[in-house]
Amino acid sequence: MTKPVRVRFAPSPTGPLHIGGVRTALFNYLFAKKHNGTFVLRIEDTDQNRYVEGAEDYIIESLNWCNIPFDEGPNKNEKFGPYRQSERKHLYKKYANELIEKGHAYYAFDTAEILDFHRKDHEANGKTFIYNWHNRLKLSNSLSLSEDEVKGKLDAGDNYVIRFKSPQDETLHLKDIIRGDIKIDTNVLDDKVLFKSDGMPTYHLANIVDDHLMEISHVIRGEEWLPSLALHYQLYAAFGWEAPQFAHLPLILKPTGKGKLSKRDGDKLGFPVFPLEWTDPKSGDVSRGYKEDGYFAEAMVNFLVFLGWNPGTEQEIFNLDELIAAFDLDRVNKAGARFDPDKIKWFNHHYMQDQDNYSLAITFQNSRTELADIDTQFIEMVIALVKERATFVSDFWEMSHYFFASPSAYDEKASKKALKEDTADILTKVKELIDGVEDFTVENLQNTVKGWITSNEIGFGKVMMPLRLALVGELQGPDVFDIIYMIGKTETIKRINGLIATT
RNA sequence: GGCCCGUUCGUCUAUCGGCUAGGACGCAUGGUUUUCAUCCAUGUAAGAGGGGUUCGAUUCCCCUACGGGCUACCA
Repeated sequence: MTKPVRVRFAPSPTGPLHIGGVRTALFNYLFAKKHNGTFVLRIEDTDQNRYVEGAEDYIIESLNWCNIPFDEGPNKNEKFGPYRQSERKHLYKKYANELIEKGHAYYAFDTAEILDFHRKDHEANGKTFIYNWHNRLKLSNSLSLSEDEVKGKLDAGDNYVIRFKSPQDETLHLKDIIRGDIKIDTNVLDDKVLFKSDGMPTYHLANIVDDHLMEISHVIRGEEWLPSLALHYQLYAAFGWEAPQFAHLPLILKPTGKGKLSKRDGDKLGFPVFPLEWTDPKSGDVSRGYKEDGYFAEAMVNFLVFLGWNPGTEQEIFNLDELIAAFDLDRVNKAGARFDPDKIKWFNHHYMQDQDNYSLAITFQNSRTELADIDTQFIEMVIALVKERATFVSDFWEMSHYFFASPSAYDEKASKKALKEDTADILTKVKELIDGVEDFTVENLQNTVKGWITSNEIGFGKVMMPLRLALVGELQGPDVFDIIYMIGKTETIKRINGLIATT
C-alpha cells in the first residue's frame, strides 16, 4: 500500500501569481487528480516585509479561474490547517530547537553588517564568502562561543538566527523524478539560516516542517529550487523524517532575449504574464491579465501544459479531464521552455470555436454600449456567422459592426476595386430584385440574385463586390446573403441606395 | 567567480542505438470562399562543437562552448 498522493502549491503572497506559477500549480493539480490525490494550497508568507495586500485572494481567484481549484487550503477543508505559515508561526521554533539539540543546528549572532562586510571583502578578492564549516568557528555563534557566552547573549535578548550545521566531507545523493540522480559535495554548501531573528522561520524550515506535517508525498516545484534540494534532503534526515519525492520543473523563459519570464516582462513585451488583471495596491499600476485580454482559461491551460510537458502523441488539444488522464511526470522535459505568445493565440482561436454562442453574445453585448438595446438572440446569430474568424471576443466588433449600424464610410481601396462605371445601374437592379423577394430567406435571396447574374452573364464580381461594399463598407465579412438576411430588406435597400448616391 | 541543471527546425516538442529525424505554432505558396478571414493542401527549417563506446550514434560516456538557475535573517 503506497502513501496517498498529496501535493501542494506553495506560493508566496508577494504580488500577483505569474504564468510560471500557474503552470506549477497546474502540474501539481494534474498529478494530484491523476492519482486520486489531494491538491493543497499553502500560503508561504514568512517574509513579513514582502507581504502584499490582496495577493492571496488573487492567487485563489486565479486557480479558480483556471479551473484548477485546491482541495485543501485557507478556509477550505482545513484538515492540516492553518494553511498560512504566518498563522503557523508558533510551530516552527520547536523544530528549530530540536535541530539544535540534535546537533544539526546552532545559534548565530553575527550582525547583518558584519556578514555584509565579509561578503564584500571576499568579493573584492575574487572569492565567495560561504558561512560553513571552514569559517564558522571564526564567527559569532554557539559553536565558536563558550556555553556561558551563548547563554549570556540569549538571556540578554541579543538578536540571533538559527543556522543549519552543514556537514563536512560528505557526498549527498539526491533524487529528482525529472532529473534523475544528483550528487552534491557538502563542502560547498553553506549553513543556511533556518530561523530568523524576527521570530519567523525561513522558507527552508517552514517548508520542510509543513510538508511533513501536511503529509505531502510529492513536491513539484520550479527548477529555481533545485539548489536548495540538498539542504531540504538534509533537513528531512536531521529530523528523521521520510522525505517526499521531488520533481523540479523546467523554467519558463522569455519569448526573446535572456532569462526566465519575469513579472516585469508583461508590459514590456506586449502580452500578459498574469492570469488576471492586477492593480498594485501601493503604486496603483495595473498589469494586464489573460482573462481581461480575452483569453479563455481552457486555452491558457492547454498552452501552459505544453510548456515542459507533452503526451508523447500528436494530440494537441486537451481538456482538463484528458490532461488528467494523460499527465505523467516522466514526460516532463528538463530544459527551460520559451514562452510563445503566438501559440497561445492559436489555442484561443481554437477554443473560441468551442464556446457557446449565447454566452459569447452576452459577453460581447456587455463589452459594447452600442449593443445595449440589441436583442441578444440577434447578436448570437451574428456571432455564429463571424466566430470562425475570431480569436478574441474583442475581435467581434471590428468584424461585425455592420450588422448593427450602416457603414459610416466606404473603404478607399475596396471602393476602387468594387466600383465600376455601371455599378450604379447594377445595384439599382439588385435592389429591385431584393425588394421583390417575398419569402425573405437566405436561400431565396441567393437564388434570386445569383440566378439573375447567371442569366444575364454579368459576372459575379461586378455584382457581389459592390453589394458587399454597400452593406459592409469594405470587402470583408461572411456571405453577403447571410448579411442581407440578418439586417433585413429595408436596411439592405437603404444601404444600397447609400452607395448609389456616392457614385 | 563558485555550485547545480540543461542543449533536436525561429518557437513548443517527438525520437528511450537502426532516421528518408515526425507533429504543432510561425512563415511562404497553392486550393476553397468571385470579399476578408476560416478551412484544406504543399513547402520552409533542426539533434551546439570535438573526442570516445558501438557493426551503427540525435540517442550512452567525456571535454569544450553556449544557455538557464542558485549563490539573502526573499520565497
